[in-house]
Amino acid sequence: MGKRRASKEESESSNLTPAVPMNRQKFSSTKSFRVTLAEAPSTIVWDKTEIFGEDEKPPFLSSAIMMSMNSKQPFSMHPILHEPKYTPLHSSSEAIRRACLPTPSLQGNIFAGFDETLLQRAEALAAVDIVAQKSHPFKPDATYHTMTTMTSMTCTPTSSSGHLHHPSVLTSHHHHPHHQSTQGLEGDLLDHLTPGISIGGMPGSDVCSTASHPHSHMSAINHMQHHHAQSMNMHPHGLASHGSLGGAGESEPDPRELESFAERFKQRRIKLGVTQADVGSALANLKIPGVGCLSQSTICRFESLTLSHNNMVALKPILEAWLEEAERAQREKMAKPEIFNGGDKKRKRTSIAAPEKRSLEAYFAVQPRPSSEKIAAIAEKLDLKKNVVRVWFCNQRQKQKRMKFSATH
DNA sequence: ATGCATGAGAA
DNA sequence: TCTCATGCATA
Repeated sequence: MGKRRASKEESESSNLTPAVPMNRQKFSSTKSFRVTLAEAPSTIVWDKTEIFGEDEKPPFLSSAIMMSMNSKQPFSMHPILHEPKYTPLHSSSEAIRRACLPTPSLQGNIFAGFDETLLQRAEALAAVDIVAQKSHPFKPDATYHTMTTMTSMTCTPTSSSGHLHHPSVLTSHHHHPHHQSTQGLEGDLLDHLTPGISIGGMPGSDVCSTASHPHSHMSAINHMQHHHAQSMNMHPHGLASHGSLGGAGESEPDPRELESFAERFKQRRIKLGVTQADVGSALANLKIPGVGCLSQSTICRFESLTLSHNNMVALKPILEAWLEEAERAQREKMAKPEIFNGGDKKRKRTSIAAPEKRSLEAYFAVQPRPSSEKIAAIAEKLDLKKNVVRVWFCNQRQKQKRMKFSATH
């Protein structure tokens, strides 16, 4: 099962392998269990020193403040990672989302012992800023209920097993100067971590024929090994073929091209009358080695350029192939349904309440890569599961790296 | 469209 | 344990 990935660290646009998807099922019936972490204790006392060691000093205030103010644009401020070529992604929606932050009550205590003033201010500013933007009625925290969905779908069997991977990829560069500070911190806090919820997937039925668990992903396309180094890239279009490997990767990473392609793709897709989900499931019909279905999410992200550069590059040839095939089919008037085509537990999706989210963001501004101990401490403070906090940080980091193409051509 | 999650592969 | 690709579930 090799799959993707290449080098690591923060290279901005780095490496990795694109992946190819596999066929997974997207349509499975499941029921969801949802856990709502919504209500958090409103009075959490957050002592910064407890969580972050003393040695960790707050980097930059300003950045903390800024981030708090507008979490969406954190990237730009983050010294370490920014992507030069791409502009930060979302900015508005989240801001809006955050508009609903409740709790003022927390602010005073959370950062006690530390620079609370600062953080406090940051939060206050954030609240102000947000409100100013516009207030939104909806509440951040959702209530989840379990539901059962059964969707029966046909996923084309074609894919079945195959998951091949196809090479693509590259790696990229840069640095990562981070150091993480390791520090000690008082361990006393870490005591109660609640055990994680078991989310695991159990065996389930797969939708698209291949057997797999509900979640197992086998996606991925390539496994190239990389050489990483700094900037390498993938090949442009060659879908499967080049597998050759390694080496070289030349290719054009050209963001401009990707951006325009994504835009054209969307328009043409719409013109064909096909949904993002349809495209994803139809990919399996292309029978490109190693390429199976992709989810609506991925197609959506591709179109909105919210995938990593490498991921965009890897997916482009695949989507391009689909597009051509789909248009060809339509031209022929042959509506090929196939091209368009499109047991069970449901995964639970935790919802982190706004106050907790704000706290997490504040911590993130100070230390994007907290140690395990700190994560545990934070989790305890916020009354969240440690794993939830860990994943949140991972996702937050990933978000920062996401690329968005700016119109900068 | 996006939040939270899983899992492979690499450190 | 992190990163990265990717997806379910949900707004």
